[in-house]
Amino acid sequence: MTLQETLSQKVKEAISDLYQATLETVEFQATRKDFEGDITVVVFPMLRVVKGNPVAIGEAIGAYLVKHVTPVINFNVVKGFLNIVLSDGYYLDFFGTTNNWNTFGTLPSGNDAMMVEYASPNTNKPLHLGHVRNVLLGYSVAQIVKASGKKVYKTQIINDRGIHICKSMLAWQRYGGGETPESSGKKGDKLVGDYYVRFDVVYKKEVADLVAQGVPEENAKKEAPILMQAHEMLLKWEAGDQDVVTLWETMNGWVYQGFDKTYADIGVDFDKNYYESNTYLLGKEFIAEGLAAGVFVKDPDGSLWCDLTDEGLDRKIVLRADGTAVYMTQDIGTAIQRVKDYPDISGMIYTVGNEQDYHFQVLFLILKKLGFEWAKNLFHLSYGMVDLPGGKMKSREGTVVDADDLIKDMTATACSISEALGKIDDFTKQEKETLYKTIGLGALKYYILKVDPKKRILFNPEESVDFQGNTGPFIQYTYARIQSILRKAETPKGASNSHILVLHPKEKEVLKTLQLFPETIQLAALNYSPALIANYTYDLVKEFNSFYQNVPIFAAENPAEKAFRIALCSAVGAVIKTAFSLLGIQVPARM
RNA sequence: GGCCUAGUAGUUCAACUGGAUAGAAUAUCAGAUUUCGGCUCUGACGGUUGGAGGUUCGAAUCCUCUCUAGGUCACCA
Repeated sequence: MTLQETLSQKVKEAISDLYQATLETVEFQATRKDFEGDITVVVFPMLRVVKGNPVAIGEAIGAYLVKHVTPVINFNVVKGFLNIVLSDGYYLDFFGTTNNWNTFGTLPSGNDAMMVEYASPNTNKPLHLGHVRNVLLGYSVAQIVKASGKKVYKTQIINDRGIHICKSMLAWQRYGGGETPESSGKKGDKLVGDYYVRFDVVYKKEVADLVAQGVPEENAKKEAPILMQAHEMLLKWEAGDQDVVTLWETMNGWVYQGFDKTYADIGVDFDKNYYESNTYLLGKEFIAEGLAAGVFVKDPDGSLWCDLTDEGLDRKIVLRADGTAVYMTQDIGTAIQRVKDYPDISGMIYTVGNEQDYHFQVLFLILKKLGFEWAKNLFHLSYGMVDLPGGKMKSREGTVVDADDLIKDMTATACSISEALGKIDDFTKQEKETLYKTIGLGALKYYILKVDPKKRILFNPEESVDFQGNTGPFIQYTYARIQSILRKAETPKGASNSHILVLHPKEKEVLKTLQLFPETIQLAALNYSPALIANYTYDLVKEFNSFYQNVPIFAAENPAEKAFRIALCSAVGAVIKTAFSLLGIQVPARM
């Protein structure tokens, strides 16, 4: 039983003994810094069952707790807040009984499995800053959910078919002159993306020409010859035309090579990929079943709809009049396919931008109507857009922040800062490059993950990302400093004889923060929020730095204190490392 | 227009989901190393939580109205 559970029980007992009343729940909160105490019981809610002065009630409960709960040694009451003071022994006991700090706070994976989807790229252009937020969020949530005791499958859905990829294919056919990633040395996704842009340039020119010839703009946009050709190509693809399919496979292959490189650079991976070209057919099957079961209705023109007006939503199309699939069709198919492939999953998390909030609301509802038990455990991890100072990113207008460029820039910044400090002059070139990437990516990832997913991010490439204050590198620096202490400490002695110690207030604060780690992981998993982990880590590091600055370690008064403080450093280092791994961020031994 | 989301120090973010005097960072200013890494630490300055009502012991948080920004209401994905 945790201390909080014990306290909760004893407070209820106190209310029962002293006032002959029954209390349902006890409300706790961390004691504010300006008051003495370690944990606080809020008295106000009790006034519903106990009539009286909150201060007097607080005093009575406090006295009861001191008498009946060993770790409680003192208390004070301010207004309706009962601040409880815990003994040093309690914290030392917590520290001493934790035997593996490397796994502290995490639980082994159980049988309950979740699937986490992130990335979902189109195959016609490279990944950009928006994808970066998506990928970082999804990967981190997967790590957090896993650490909270669930089994996790990481996946992406690749939008590999449709008019967009035909545009790139057509432009490549016309203007590519046989260019390949090998022949030009270009990254595959960049190469394909260039032809997507090329298509748009030609298309715009054709539209302008038509308008100049007197064709109304709306018609011109539909009738531009190059666009009509792209549509033809799509029809050929759907008909299985050998040449088109071969070209499609080749160019998608280039893109995947490029994506793999970017994912590897960012440091994320997947257990399984899904492709829309494979799942839309399964979707159609279940649409047919749904029609038979009365979940869907057929319009006179042959299109199929789901009527959600009773739920306060609109009618939603699930199959076109010509029988071809829409977005919803294949998403239904993909979801069902996943559960077929991994029967142990009880739920799925979709990391997708908030412009698709409505789509997922409808998707989940339809899956419920189709009678899938797991449909109630689907969650749309919706996140805000990443905007630039000039507004939205638009790939065709060249205002996107490219993912590869971004990583390169962050690494370069980390390099110039590290060079200036000159603490790693003895590193090899290889070691330096690894370190710069660790720091650069650490800054970027922390910067993005520390904000609540729902909020939009304004990304200013000029000011870029901070390296000081509440940042990744600040935390990495603290970790490196801890490692330096541990190297100098030689044989790290255990904290076995720590019971004799009286804690320094700074030590107590650090221990208090350490103790919060397990519940922080659970809370973050429950809320799918890496930001909670980021903020926790920052708190821990701040407490540690304050301790480090104010309490001598090697110059401690006696060997037991010294051993304990070194052990405390080691524990904090281990927790920082674990916490950062949940954010997908690495920590350096030196920097 | 209907629906959804966000609005908190100059700026970037918090606030344990209704609790104490709304906290950090950054910027600005003032301090700290005979000590283990100064990318550190200790302070100061900075707020009508977009606005107006309401609910109650208590509101940044819940309700109503309103303003601002964005998203969404496709036989696009």
